[in-house]
Amino acid sequence: MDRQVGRRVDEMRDALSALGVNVTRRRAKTLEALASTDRHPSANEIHAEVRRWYPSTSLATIYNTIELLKEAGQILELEFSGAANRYDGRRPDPHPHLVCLVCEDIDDMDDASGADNGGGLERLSRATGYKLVSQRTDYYGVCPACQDADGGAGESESARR
Amino acid sequence: MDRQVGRRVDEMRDALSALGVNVTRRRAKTLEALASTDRHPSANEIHAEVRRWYPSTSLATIYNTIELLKEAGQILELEFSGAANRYDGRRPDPHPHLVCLVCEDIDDMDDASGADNGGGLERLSRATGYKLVSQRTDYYGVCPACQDADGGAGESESARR
DNA sequence: CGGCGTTTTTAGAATCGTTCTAATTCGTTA
DNA sequence: TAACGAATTAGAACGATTCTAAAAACGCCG
Repeated sequence: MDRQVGRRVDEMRDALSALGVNVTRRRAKTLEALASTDRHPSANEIHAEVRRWYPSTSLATIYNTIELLKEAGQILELEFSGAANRYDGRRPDPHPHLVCLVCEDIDDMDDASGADNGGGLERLSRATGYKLVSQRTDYYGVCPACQDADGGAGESESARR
Repeated sequence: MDRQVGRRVDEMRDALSALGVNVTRRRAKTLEALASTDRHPSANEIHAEVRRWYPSTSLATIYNTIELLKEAGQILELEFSGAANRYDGRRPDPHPHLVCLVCEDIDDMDDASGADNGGGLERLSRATGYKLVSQRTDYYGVCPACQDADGGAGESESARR
């Protein structure tokens, strides 16, 4: 577990503690699984990872921990109706994502790319009359790997959309 | 059915015809249900509406028509994992929405409010390496009606998030 | 160490929106 | 009217998520 990941895990751990949640070993592994990837895993994928250490872990426990992290504001949930939700435990604040329609990979969008990051919720609240608290922006397309690989590696069986 | 609605229904009808799809009476009612509201109905709500004219209509038929409209590029689907998807048949091109977390109403965001409309997919494609084809932006918060009504009218039993 | 109340976890059932399937109905053309 | 293809139906199937009741683990005090 490298420095970055360790720091992030500590952050999440502290945020949970601050809520009076105690961080059991399974929960710690869940945090670690979330902090140590930028692949935006699904609950299932996290489950598989945690199971490598605690094979009896049930999926319900993963969802339970995700729920606690949501309450602590330490995880970003990306909902999809036709597929499993995906989670970003590295950057819990709303930020734009790139979703590949072929392999279903999700990348964080580089700030430098210049999409609006959802700053200005206050301004939009004033403009719309809503009390805005959050935001979501996704871009859908085909990732570089899937563009290269026409029939090669990098594609999976079904697209989301 | 007013002028605007009629025009939009015709557009959808033509787009379906162009695909070789024939527009049956149930399908026509579905188009009309979609064109005549800005409430972003769910499949169920559309179903209820169509049933007022054709009571035997099954939900599968609604989903089937929605699928055809998607193929024709004539409907915008807003996915939610914990709740039914919502549909925008008036403006099938991606545009930002305001989602009320209390009553689950969805409003189109006024262009004047100044959120990025997802124009510039080409520029972002160049910047990211993805071949981008679509986009989604949602803002989450509490709508004016639900802000006013603390314990009054306008709120429903459960929030989405 | 032993008991006890609380929290966590588990396995499986339940839920709900959506999709699939096989059978029926409808519409058209002959 | 017969026959064919398309549309529709009812209900089953599906998959992600949530719920439930029971079991296990934990912390604390004696």
